[in-house]
Amino acid sequence: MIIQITNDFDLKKIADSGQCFRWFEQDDGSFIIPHLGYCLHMRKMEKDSYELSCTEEEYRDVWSHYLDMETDYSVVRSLIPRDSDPFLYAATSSQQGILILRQDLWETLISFIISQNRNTPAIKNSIELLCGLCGERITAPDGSIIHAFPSPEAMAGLTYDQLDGCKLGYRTRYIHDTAAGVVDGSIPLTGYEGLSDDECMDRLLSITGVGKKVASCVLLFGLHRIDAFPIDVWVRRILDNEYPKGYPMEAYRPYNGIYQQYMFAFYRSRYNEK
DNA sequence: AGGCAGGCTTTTA
DNA sequence: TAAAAGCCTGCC
Repeated sequence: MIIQITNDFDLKKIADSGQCFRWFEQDDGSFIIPHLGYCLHMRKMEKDSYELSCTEEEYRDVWSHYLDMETDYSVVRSLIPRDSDPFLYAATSSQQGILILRQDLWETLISFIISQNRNTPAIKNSIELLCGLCGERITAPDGSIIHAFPSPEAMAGLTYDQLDGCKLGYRTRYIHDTAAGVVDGSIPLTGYEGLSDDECMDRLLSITGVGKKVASCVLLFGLHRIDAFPIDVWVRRILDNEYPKGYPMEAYRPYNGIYQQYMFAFYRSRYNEK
């Protein structure tokens, strides 16, 4: 099917924004995007026009939501005062096209436990090893075989040595115990709907291997709490260098997480150019 | 209570 | 060799 997306959508920027680790870019610039048991092939055609491999029904039921087509990001960007916050204005302008995907909570939790103290290529490597080991094989729209993200049961069923083979390092124990906890019910993945951001945060922090940074990422990317504000080494530098007198967190509610994502991508894109 | 030092696996640049 | 979308433990 063909859809039109008129504004604030850039496949490449989203794939490189650090929120997802399994968008597979193809030689023609299109992307293979697995999500739950589904898999989408998405390709940009002419201006604002995208070719999707799914049916209209699947788009309506799955992908429209996953791709957060309900939110108008141009409105969110427009709330930044150009004169009093030139850095964030430049970030939102140059990184227009980023949005916050509505990813699966379980996948997000495991992915960001794996992410700690590592760079993106290493994170992706571990995740693919894990998916190859125990993720269900699914046929991608182009006929190739890829692996879905493993279920909690599949991951909990791995031996410690199998997990260790995924190059998780000291995180092996965190992943093992988290998967086991989800299977035995001691770590619930449901019931977050009625909770405040702080209550969700407290729940996530009780998981061994989940600190404030990882919990914030899970809040933002796995629960779509778009005011959550992960502070990693890069954002720490931004706050220290660009906002020595303090960052106007209160003024930017309830969109702090979205702005964080623009800033993070902006800062890294500038760094990568140097 | 809250802050800090040191250690942790492996890969990347 | 240092740094990497950090966290845990022990100590004060």
